[in-house]
Amino acid sequence: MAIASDIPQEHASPVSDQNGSRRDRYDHAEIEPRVRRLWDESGIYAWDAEDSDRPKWFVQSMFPYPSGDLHIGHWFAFSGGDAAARFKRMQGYNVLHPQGFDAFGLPAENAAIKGNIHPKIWTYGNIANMRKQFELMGNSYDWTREIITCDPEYYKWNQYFFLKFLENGLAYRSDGAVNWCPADQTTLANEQVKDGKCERCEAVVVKRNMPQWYFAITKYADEMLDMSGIDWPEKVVVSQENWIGRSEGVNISFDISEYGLDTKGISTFTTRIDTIYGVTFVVLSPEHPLVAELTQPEYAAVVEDYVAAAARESEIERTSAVREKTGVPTGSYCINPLNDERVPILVGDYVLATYGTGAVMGVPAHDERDFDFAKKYDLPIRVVVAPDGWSGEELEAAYIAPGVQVNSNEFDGLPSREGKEAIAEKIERNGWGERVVTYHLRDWLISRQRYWGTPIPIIYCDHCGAVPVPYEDLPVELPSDAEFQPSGRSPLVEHEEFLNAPCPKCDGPGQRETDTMDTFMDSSWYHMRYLSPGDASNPFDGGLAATWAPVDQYTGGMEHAVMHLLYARFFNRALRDIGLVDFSEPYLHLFSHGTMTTEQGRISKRSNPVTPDPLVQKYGADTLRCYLMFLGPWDKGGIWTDSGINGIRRWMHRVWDLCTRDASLLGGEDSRAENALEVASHTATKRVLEDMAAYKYNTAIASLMTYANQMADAWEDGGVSPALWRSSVKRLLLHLAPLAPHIAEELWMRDGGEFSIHSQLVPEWDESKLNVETIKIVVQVNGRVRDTITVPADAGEKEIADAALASPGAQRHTQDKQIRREIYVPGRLFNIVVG
RNA sequence: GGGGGAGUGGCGGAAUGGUAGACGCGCAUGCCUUAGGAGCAUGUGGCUGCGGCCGUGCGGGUUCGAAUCCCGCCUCCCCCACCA
Repeated sequence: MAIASDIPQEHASPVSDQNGSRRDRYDHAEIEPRVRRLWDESGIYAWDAEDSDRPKWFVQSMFPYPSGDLHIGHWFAFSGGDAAARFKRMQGYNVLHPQGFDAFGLPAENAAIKGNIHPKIWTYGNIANMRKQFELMGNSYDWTREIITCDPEYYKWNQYFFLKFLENGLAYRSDGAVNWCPADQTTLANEQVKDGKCERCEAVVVKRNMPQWYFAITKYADEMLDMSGIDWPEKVVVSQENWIGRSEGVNISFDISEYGLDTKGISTFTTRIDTIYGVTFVVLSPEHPLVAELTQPEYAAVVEDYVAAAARESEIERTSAVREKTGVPTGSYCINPLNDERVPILVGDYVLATYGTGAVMGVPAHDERDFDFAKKYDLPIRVVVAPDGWSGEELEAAYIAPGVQVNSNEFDGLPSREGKEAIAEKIERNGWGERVVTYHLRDWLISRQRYWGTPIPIIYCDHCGAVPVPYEDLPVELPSDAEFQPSGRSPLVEHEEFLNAPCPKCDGPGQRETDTMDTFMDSSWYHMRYLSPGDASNPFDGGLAATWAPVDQYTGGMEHAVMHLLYARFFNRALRDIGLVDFSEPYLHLFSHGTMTTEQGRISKRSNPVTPDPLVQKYGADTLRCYLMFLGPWDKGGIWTDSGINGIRRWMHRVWDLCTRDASLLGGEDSRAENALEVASHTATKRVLEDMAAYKYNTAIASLMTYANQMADAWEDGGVSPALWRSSVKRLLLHLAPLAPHIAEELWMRDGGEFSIHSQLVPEWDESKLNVETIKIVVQVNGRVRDTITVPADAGEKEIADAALASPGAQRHTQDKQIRREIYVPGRLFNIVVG
């Protein structure tokens, strides 16, 4: 195909070198766009779903939010992702490597409010800009499969899945306390509250009561704890386990029948039922439904004030662990069924309404929080699990560890571990409670009171209630002429035309649901849509899904360790149970790359833009890509600085120089020089292949630099044949191709290689070619390096021992001493132990 | 409080029981140049009596040999956290 004759002559600036040949200088600005045009025109990155000769590989980088510009963090993420995809392609896989835009979300609306530009226009403008910037990177995406989640053709299927979930009991509407972000004027899922603040805007989140739509993610809590079928980083696995937060315990009921209420008692959850005999009080959360009924008249004023104050407090104040615990008595008592003791009931805001039963049994001797609380309010502290060597003295702090049951009636003397079982057993036998499993994970709240998202396809009818929009009426399109100033209600409420719709059941007057869906809905299944992005009748092609899903390799940042990755795992299970897919996990292998930051912190469009464009202009995309990958291990990230980028640029020039030399100038065929270059070649291949497979791009590049240096030495030496030189050039380029795709392609074609280098297979390495003719052996005396010797590669141990012992360095340190031991590590070192 | 990760030259980082500092940045010297914030070459952990000695956060241990394994500390980063 394209060869050197295609190169415009005006860009070819001949320079002469010390060998007298005339060659062109490396000019990234001319090469990169031209090479990309060749890729585009030939369509080499288009996915061929039909090709089943090659094994399939579905590889995907988390798609970006179209914030306006690709910043250096995007380059860091996508360079590595593209290198992985290109490498797999060159290993002979049929690769699907798509890209798209996660296009719904608040920034578009905020821009609209501020700049008086419609979110849609803002978003699509950004996408157009970012697509251009993406082009500069030269990634091997199949853009024909691009997905934009704010397209009605895409979000139609969000609505479709919502309706399916509803039919299958996986979606429901429920009233209750929800997280409310006062700045963004919308509710948030639990996962989107960090440190009591809105994950997006960092406003302090408050609680509100309102009816909202939920997905039943907790149904899969236990199943999602099993991550044995997927190869994910330990860090992410642990984060998910912690977030799901399974704990086994007992729900036990404390009797309050003396108050004649219509309830069985106060149910409390504990993981430490072995401490039940140490209960000296019970604490209700301020939101607990029994608070009002149990408060005795003389305590009412204080309790009401306390509850009201707690409601005013933000989540961040409520959940601060360092805060002093407070509470007020209700004047009521309840009875511990195990020992019939009557203990006071208090209200305390350290008890969370949303975890367990919203009430806890207070065991100050064996729980730090209860201990603090008891100390403050002078409540009795009774030890029921004795520490080792305890002889009845008062505790200085809560004793949390296991011990021996004391003050526990018939359980006295049992190790607390066994006591736990025995007591639970007794409780269940008597019907006082039961063993339960509790999770930290809450159901996924998906309603948002914002405009720029997928409308929830529900119509409320006075007669029929919440009625699903019929499938044939999808998509429920977002009206383009809504007023989107945030008001705490969805902007769609004001849009009469959207709002009013006949009930699908009775045709009576109805009103549409005006909330939109959490945008994590969009990213929960987008990978499936890549398979058939234009499909108008199905969310994805079942046949393609059967052969191509799940995603083989997924890369993205750690910030999605719980949110996106947990939702996607839930979503896939939901799809499975609806019968749309037959596998459980959406992403088989996951690699979490690190984060590029500046000294000021996270790089983002708003706070800290580092624009790659000028760097690309000056150095070229290949140089920037390699520089980012060379900075350090990909999973570590780091602080951005361009201080070393020149080194990579110099290297690119060096590679250019090496690969454009006239091999026919090489005459000699010295076996020593030939052997050295051959060993260097196979060593380089071994290292690069191993590093690329493990995403160790920094050391892969280092190995390629070493190889280039060795090639330069070989040229200098002059003792290699033209044939070996040319195969070395090819090898270097083939290894470079996934990392610096443009220059590799250009040099490959100039060398007469067939277009495209990216359709070639990576070179192999041969273990037998890793052996040099002579090897260097380190000579140690008592483990200290004293000399090195050079011996033939096939030298025997005896020969090496003699040479080592005779070496000057060894001589100096062994004379007059007794040799006690000799240790030979084949091919590496010889250690002489003297005494 | 729980979990995860890290500590190595002036800097980014290599090395997972076998020559510590690969590779690169920076720096130094030289060459080339009208010039150079360009390019090329060479050198570059510290100390040194040129034999060596010291050196991977600190203190011990195992080993012929430890950045690497074990025990005890210190520091930093990230995630989760009044989860009963």
